[in-house]
Amino acid sequence: MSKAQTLSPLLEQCDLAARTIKLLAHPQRLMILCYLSEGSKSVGELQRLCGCSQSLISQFLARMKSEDLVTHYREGKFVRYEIRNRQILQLIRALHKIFCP
Amino acid sequence: MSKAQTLSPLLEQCDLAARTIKLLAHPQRLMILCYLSEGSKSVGELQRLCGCSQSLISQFLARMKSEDLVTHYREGKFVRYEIRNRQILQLIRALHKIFCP
DNA sequence: TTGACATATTAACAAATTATAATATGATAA
DNA sequence: TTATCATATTATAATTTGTTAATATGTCAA
Repeated sequence: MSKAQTLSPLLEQCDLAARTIKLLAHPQRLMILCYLSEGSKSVGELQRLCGCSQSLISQFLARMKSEDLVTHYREGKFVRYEIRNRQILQLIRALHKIFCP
Repeated sequence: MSKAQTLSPLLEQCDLAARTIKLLAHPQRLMILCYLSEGSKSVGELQRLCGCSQSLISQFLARMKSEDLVTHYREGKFVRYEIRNRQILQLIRALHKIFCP
């Protein structure tokens, strides 16, 4: 029995939005997305830029991929990630305007 | 020894932004803020609108108050909450545009 | 092939969050 | 006053998230 049946339309939308917002609600994950909003990056580049361990970056990226915030493609030895979601891009830009004036 | 010393400026900004974003990253808390973005509401009103327990609503509001997303004032028996933070209002409006088209 | 580099996955644990229940405080009306 | 309604606080169990370490996989160059 899915929970969605009983949710008000507004709560449903908040539920959906919150699932995406959750992924931005972390300093380094947000930073990853900021960098990706400028263009695709390899895992190693993100690692250096954000100062996280390789494992942690990979886990973050996997999670963001599973929620469709990012996609990836292989380029030789490297795997490059990018934002392929108009909503996320809009959101990052809005956050930038609001928090980095 | 504070951690801030060693943070890059970008990470510092992400850190700050993420602290605020965290509070939106929950279905009912987001819903509370959506309703508050239309004007002040009492705790009881929010409780009914969001379908949360009284205790939970109070806890959410207390947390959002402690991070300066909302303020409150007493009006007789009731306590009314409102958004008193330009950034938050902008953010809620941006989210609305992006997620409720 | 093998070695080296790049990335992913898994397990395990610590820390934070969410939700519920119980109780406390504060205001008003009778 | 006291009863009642509105809200806040506290304690705590359940769950989720964050982090590290160890190991696995995949690709290329020698």
